[in-house]
Amino acid sequence: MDGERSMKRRVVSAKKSAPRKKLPAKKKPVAKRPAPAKRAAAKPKLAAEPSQFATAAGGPWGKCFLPRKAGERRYWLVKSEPEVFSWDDLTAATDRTTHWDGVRNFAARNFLRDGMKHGDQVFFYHSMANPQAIVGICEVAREAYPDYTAFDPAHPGFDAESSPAKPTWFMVDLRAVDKMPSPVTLPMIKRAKALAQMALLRIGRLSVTPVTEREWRAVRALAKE
DNA sequence: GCCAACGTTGGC
DNA sequence: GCCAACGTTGGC
Repeated sequence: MDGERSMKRRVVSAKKSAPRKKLPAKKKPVAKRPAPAKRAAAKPKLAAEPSQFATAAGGPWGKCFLPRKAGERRYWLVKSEPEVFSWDDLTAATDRTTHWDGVRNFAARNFLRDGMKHGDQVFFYHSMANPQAIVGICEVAREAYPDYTAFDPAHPGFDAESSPAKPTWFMVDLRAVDKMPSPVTLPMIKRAKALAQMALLRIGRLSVTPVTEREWRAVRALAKE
């Protein structure tokens, strides 16, 4: 345990959203939402099962949950804001390894909890950064286990609905393998035809996404240009 | 700073 | 199950 408290996938806490625009007049007025305290106490929805997610998404991403051939290795991408936890932070960590806490999105959690296996290779992407880019490669050093930062009321990742007996959120351990020879920036990724279907570009703003073997090779080739 | 995209909540 | 409100992500 290294005692760090950072959340790799930062939950921006201080920022307040701007007020919503006025709704068109045709929309009927709706009762006010309950007070935050009441909402916080409400039951969360059940998480979608990975198979459901795969079906609903209709894309190729469900494949990352399928059984593997012996020795099959799969590929992933994780995002982190370097101001919160950077590639350099990872390489400076004990054993170049850290627990990847802070994932608080069900789809991302499913990829992390049910998809990631020991030895899988993972791109490390800097978001909210200049440049926004894949900057390194790490690997899954430990498969999913409960994200204990969700149990700590003092931690920004606290979630009262998650308990040690029935954890909602999970983390893996990631170990730095190699820095990219050069950063593969978001514009480079967007320009590359081979990467047009990449989950990074296609599904929401997930902090954990699958990468196909073809995409993996394409990104690595971009770093060598 | 802006805002599109998307997830979640919860009244109905 | 629908959908308005609202919160967050994260590129621009």
